[in-house]
Amino acid sequence: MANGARKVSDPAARRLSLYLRALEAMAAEGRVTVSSGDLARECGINAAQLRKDLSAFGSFGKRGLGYPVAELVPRLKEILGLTRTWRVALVGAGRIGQALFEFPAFRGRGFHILAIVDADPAKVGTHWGDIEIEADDDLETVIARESIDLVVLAVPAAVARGLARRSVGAGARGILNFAPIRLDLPDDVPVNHVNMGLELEALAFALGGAPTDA
Amino acid sequence: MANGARKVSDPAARRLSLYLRALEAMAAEGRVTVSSGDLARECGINAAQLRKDLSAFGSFGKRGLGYPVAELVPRLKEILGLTRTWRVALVGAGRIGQALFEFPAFRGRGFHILAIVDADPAKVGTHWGDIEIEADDDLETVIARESIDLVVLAVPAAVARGLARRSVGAGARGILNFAPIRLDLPDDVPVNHVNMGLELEALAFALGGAPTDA
DNA sequence: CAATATTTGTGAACTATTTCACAAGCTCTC
DNA sequence: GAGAGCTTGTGAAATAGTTCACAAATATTG
Repeated sequence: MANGARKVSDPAARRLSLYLRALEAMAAEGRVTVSSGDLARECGINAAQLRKDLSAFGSFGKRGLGYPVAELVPRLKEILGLTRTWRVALVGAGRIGQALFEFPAFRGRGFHILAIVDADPAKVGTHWGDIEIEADDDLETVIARESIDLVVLAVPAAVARGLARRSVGAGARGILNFAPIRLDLPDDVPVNHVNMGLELEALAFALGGAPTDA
Repeated sequence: MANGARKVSDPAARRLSLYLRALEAMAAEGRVTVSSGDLARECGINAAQLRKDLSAFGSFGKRGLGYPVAELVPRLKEILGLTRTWRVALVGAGRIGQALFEFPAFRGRGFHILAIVDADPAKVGTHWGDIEIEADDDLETVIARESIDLVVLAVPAAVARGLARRSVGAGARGILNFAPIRLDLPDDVPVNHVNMGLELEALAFALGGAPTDA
């Protein structure tokens, strides 16, 4: 919501990431052009929708031929904001943070983890790669010092709200939240959720959780 | 989609998990009743929608009073299919699998991890808790032996599709997929995705990725 | 016990998103 | 270079999901 000129819906924005990934794979295989039909099939999406999603940002395809893979990749990156560097802080140095930290595509997309904080005194002072883990008491200092854009919040639900609020207060502009709780921050701070428990429960439900009637 | 008698949309099913979590927190604090307004506010959702979501499964509230917290919790668990045990296999013994494995709420919700497979020969034969990591060559055997319901797929995109297909062939009924790729399995196999990269990119986009015009 | 204040459950209105369907435009072949 | 064959971009239709608004039901108070 922070971007006033935004034209596309939230689900549409997510699909753009999907297209980008598929296109990158195609580019790696040396494919030159791709039709909306082929790309849509690859992404599990309706072709008309794909065309509509892309056309919200311009006219990238050629009729009769399709979309030029090599040109579309950087164009999508630009649209998604992946041509700049995003300064990221990890709040909570648990397994999830570690997984993200070690995930190579992360850096490749311009997301640079510049700071890590944790509540556990035993972790504070230790290093992940070049980065020293700092105390979460110092959260505000760390975020200001590193000019953090994005906070990855991977802490227990009980403390998530407080840390989120402090992060935003100190200058963080967006939050990726792994805690299974609503953060309710100001409306101009985008928050995206990753909730494995919820996805798993949704799966259980899909497999027959719902009784016929109550 | 496996459940024929299903009455609610996919987003609605996800919201049920949200309600459950909030209600459990309230129950823990000893709260007896809650109005749709209060619960909806806690979950960041419209009150009418909450009432509609619940009413799809029955009439749980009392007019003038609200919903009985202690009764609604087990009712929601039943609806979501959390009163039974789900037999889970972890395919890919990396950080993500580890995070799930150590997450206590996991077991508490009836999701029991009974097997772990990995492609790395160095990991095969080692133990996580009581469970010995097995070779992914033996995937079919493992799934059949343990009567696995759900597979948590946390492997590189390049091999995800193949392992998913094999899992389903061997009897898995649903998949929680962490790989950033569409699995395209038969329609009767529900697949839920957890894609941290995509969420992060959506966040970047929300913060100003989109240019005003193409 | 009657009057007032709440709160649910739900049809109807509204909004958002997806899909259809086709004219317009490009490529390729002969 | 003209015709055949694709494929895009997009208005219109269809579908899905959300919110409104209010009658019906219950609790509470004096």
